[in-house]
Amino acid sequence: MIKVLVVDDEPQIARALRINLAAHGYEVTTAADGAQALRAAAAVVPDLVVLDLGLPDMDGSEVIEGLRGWSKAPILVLSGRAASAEKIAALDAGADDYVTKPFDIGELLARVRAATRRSGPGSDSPVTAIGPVTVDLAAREVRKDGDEVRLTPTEWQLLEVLLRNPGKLVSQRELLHRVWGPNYDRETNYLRQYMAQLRRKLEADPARPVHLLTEPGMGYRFRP
Amino acid sequence: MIKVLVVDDEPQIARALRINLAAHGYEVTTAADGAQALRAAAAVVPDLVVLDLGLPDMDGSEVIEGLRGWSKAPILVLSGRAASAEKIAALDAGADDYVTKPFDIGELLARVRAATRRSGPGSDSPVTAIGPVTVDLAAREVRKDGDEVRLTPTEWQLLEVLLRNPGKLVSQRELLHRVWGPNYDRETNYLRQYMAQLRRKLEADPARPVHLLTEPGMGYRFRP
DNA sequence: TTCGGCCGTCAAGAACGCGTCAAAGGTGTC
DNA sequence: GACACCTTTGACGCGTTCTTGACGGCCGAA
Repeated sequence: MIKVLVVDDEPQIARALRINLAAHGYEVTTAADGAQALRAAAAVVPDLVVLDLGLPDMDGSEVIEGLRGWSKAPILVLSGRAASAEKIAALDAGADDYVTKPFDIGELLARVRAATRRSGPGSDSPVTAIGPVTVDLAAREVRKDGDEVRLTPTEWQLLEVLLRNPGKLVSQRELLHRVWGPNYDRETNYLRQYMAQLRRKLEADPARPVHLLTEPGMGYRFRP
Repeated sequence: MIKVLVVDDEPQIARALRINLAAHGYEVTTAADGAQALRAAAAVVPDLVVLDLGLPDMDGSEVIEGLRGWSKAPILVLSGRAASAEKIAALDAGADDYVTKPFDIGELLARVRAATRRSGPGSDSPVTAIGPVTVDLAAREVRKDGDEVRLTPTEWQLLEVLLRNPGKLVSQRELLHRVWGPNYDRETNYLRQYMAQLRRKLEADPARPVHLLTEPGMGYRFRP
């Protein structure tokens, strides 16, 4: 979870930011003045700081420099002042972005995304496990006992539809539409053909499938 | 010297940016449309891109995506449109900052400083090893058994996209988009041509590639 | 029990995609 | 203007994949 520190002395703005950020999956901490902000930053080690200038106790640049002393987390500055000199001062002090109030919350969230995208490029690959087989949909890679298994394009499409609906029954009609196109409704022989192929490549015992199941008369189901 | 690519179709703005950036010690390249921009980016490998939306030939997002395909250089978007939706779209497409025209040149320079500050110190020299070949993407240098290997610009772009997604399959569609532009969808003969060229230059046995693999009907994959 | 529907399997020809070679544009350099 | 280099295009052979048809087994319904 991405940790965000919100620093604002106006309770309603701080609250609005907290709610919006939390709703988008961020872990939010708030601080109402500069001293609190520096303490909180040291405690939670945020991945990003949203900092309102014009705090009661410190100058904005001081807070930025205090943070920059030990943290490289992006700092997104909020301010009521639109003067260029203010922006330049804040940016050169170490801020990464500067947004003037009133601001659009959607835009702010987009800027938060842009800032966190840079610092945390976590290249994760969601891997699905099917018994002794692992399927990496993003990388388009299948491994069975560590060895690479090659799937044809049609096999991939069919497998992908099933894997994206784990546990759910997918009707033959839907499978045909997704893989072959909307004009294919009754070519169930295609499904028989390719499901057999997939089971041969993925199931431990293709004759007795455990994960790629047939629901007679209805469709197919992937059981994790 | 920090290299900046300025993309703007209005000559006076491009000129003003060039002069101001050059005066502050940046090495400036300019481009007047999206296609030029992508070409120039491939040629000079900029450290930062200043991109005006509303180019004559391409949508701004397309240019951003085209750049993001292989470059992590910060993208600073200029635009006359102040609507939040525009900003959000650009930022989510991969832009790092969004400034609305008319803009203060001092502020723009501060934002440029902020953007380059981030990426500057963190830039490493990722050398990828492909069997007997080493590829330095940042320095644009390939060595095979110690000897330098020359790659054409197109070969570089193609290789770079693949190397930036190690182990992952990259669809031919995506390769075409990132190297030739969004209007290329079915020119798979280009890919065949250039993949063969790359294999001839990089693989020990070009007829039996070990690292630059073909996934028939889908795309290509770089295996480290 | 018999019948029809549905599924798994096998085996063909057709169609497609890839690697390769060759050559024609296009661009910048000397 | 000639040259070299890079990019774009076209065409061919070959292996793989897709499509199509047919057969037999299983199961529920008549």
